[in-house]
Amino acid sequence: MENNNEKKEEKQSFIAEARREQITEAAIRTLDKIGYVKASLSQIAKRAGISTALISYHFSDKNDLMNHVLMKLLERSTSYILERVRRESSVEKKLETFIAASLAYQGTHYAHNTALIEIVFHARTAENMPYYKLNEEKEDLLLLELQLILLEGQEQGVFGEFHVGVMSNTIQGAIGEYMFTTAATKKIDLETYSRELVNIVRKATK
Amino acid sequence: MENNNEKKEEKQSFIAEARREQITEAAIRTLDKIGYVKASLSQIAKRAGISTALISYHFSDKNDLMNHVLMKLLERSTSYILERVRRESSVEKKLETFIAASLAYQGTHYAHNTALIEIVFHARTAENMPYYKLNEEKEDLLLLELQLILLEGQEQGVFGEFHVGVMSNTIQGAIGEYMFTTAATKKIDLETYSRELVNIVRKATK
DNA sequence: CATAATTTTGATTGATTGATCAAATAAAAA
DNA sequence: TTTTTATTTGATCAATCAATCAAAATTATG
Repeated sequence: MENNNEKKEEKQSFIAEARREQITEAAIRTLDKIGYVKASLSQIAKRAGISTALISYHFSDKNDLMNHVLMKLLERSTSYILERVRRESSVEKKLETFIAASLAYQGTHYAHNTALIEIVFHARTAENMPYYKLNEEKEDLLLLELQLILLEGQEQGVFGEFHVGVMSNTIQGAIGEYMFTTAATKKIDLETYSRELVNIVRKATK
Repeated sequence: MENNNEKKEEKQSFIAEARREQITEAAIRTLDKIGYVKASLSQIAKRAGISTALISYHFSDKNDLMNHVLMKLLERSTSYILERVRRESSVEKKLETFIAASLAYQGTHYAHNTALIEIVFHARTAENMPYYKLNEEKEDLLLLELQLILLEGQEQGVFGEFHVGVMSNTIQGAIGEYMFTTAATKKIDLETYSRELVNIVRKATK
């Protein structure tokens, strides 16, 4: 089978799909362990136990591979969080669950988060635009859901007045920041951080 | 003069210091324009109008140069913000000024901020630890000042009860997030973002 | 089984990079 | 001015990497 980088609608053979999965997982481990810059095809191949040429066979190029890894990582964290949020009925509970689940995912999937950050802050479009400056808005399902919760809460009179865009940014920023300033240094444990952040947001959205 | 990477206490000649300055500024422009990965010594030299070997003469290696650039960038933004914060007398005003000045600096020095991010998310220690996972705590003067303001406000009874570490993280997260989700897409203008964030923080710290 | 299609490898290629060095130039000191 | 020291350059080196390809191995198909 030829390199299939047009669409993934083509039916992949079992082997091909399993290989792509295997390479993807090896790439995640590599990104976490040694970072994007050192994550050469040969390093990824080594961790996958295959030859570098095989990666080129299953992915059109390194960008194609990294995009695939990025999509997988985003899908996983997004579905993890959204599943839990949508189980709740009240907007207050939805908001609190959004925060708690986001932080919980960081705790249980630290390596995945590291790999995600490595890609987002290293990969660039063909026009050399860094991914971290893109923000496809419509593609950020988590941000969309968060803004929906906030808006609904305001309409129901459960939340007070505030700028939804700024508030959602603040919440996402506080969640993302945990990975950097706190998680690495173990200064504040996840449970405390989660509880206290929920308290702060609860008061801010009143 | 030999490469002086031990300490900068040695008295540099005027030429040497001016060159280092020139190279530093060229590096910042290069990082902003094409990013860390493509910011090779030859690209930086081109923008500085000198030869690549001259960079190696004034800096022991690329890491040394990038560390120097990073320090310069941190010094500038830190002093810009702290100067304005310390002009205020009340903790409420200090906190609001901290937020407004941080965001204002991003607006007026967007390229500097981009260069800073490029370094922080690409550079690694000799042990391959990424800078973004370091967080030297004692070296982050801004975080320290912010926590001091919050603590003082609580002692004075001006602020209510909340976890200072989480609150400072939230505020810094909201400020940093502007650069990504908002500044690039121009979705929310700086003035609005600043005003609304202050409102949110004011309520949260009550 | 025989043949075709798919999968996998090892070796190679061309491009880029950071660093080095001898030689040239400029500046400072004697 | 002469001599020493500092600065600058162009050329070169060794290393690394993504991509390519012919050939080998494996699997699927008739």
